[in-house]
Amino acid sequence: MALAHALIASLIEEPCSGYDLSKRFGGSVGFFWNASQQQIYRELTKLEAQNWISAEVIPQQSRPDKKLFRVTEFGRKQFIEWITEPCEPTDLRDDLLVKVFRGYLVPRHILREELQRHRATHLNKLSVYRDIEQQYFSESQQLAVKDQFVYMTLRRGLRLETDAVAWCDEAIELLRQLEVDQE
Amino acid sequence: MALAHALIASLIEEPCSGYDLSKRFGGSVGFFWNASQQQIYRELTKLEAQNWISAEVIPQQSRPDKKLFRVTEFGRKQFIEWITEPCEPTDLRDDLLVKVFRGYLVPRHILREELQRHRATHLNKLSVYRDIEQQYFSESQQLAVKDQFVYMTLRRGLRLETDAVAWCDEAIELLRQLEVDQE
DNA sequence: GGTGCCATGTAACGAGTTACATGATTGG
DNA sequence: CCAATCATGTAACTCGTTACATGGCACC
Repeated sequence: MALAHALIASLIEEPCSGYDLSKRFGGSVGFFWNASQQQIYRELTKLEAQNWISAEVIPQQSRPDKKLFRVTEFGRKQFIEWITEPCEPTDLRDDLLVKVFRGYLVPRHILREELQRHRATHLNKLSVYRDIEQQYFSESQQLAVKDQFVYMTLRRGLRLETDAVAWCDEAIELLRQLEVDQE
Repeated sequence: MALAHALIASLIEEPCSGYDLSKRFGGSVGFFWNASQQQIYRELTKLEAQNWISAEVIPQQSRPDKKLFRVTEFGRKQFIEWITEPCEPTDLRDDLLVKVFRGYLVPRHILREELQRHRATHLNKLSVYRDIEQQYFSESQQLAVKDQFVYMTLRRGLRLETDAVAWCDEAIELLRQLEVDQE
């Protein structure tokens, strides 16, 4: 039940609608917990049934009504308890690595191009993270305690993407050498 | 359908039983694609029905009979086609990051201990990977082409774990500072 | 007049997790 | 005698993905 906790993590600081949440999951929490709109709506329904959150219908003119979700006192307790419990590192499931693992079965250039595509994607994410860092976390000494925690997660993202790019470079270089050897 | 491809990736070099596969997934392919025994049996049944693999029953005395699975010519083609198709980087879903994100909601020491636990786990994996590197890939210049591809995936694992440890250190250090400030 | 945004969902399916079930053999 | 290893699976459930459905308003 971890999507549930990711949703609470977001709602706990700022109550909002399912629609808003699904947009938030494009950034912020979404950087380390992915979820589609459909999943979010389904999970919100369940969380409301279990009384972790409560909904208030906000009538709107010239827009569909929205449901504003708030974390209940019970939900808050459950969330804090969940943080307190130990958990195991998520295990890896990476298509690209399976492909590289048996990459000798396809022409070199195919894997090289794929690695370059992935490199570009990671570089892209990296630049997004760097922008966020500059905008919100540039003076890390003066950050509020709360923001220091959030910053730590951003640091993780920065590291992850930096490392992914570096590995792609390694792998691309290896392929380049193998291509040279073939000539 | 990516577990399917991970299974084929393993079977394509060495046919074996479901039981053997589930053990292999504790290492090798398993380092970058996790799967339980139950999942593996289910998927093998499906793959056989789709004719990606074929089974040969090997009668054994003093042990239960086993089914030896081989990748068919059709399966091989499908696998190679899959490698050729582009894919997107897997998106992150990490409990620990959700916990750190709202980590200010619990006493400092709880998160610190959790980070230390995770650090130890990553260090452990790292040492496993290093052993494998020393044993099988120490003279990287003289590796067969095939093994160079496999080595690239090991490099990824080494990097990933190294980076995870480094980030844990960063995060632990931050918490230490916050604890000092509290005094 | 079409695209995109706001805002809600349902339905079907595929993938992953947890628990249970069976049964012989080997080794301490 | 107990635990581990070999070897197979079923069943129930949760989580994640893909596709579909509705409908008004704002902006170009």
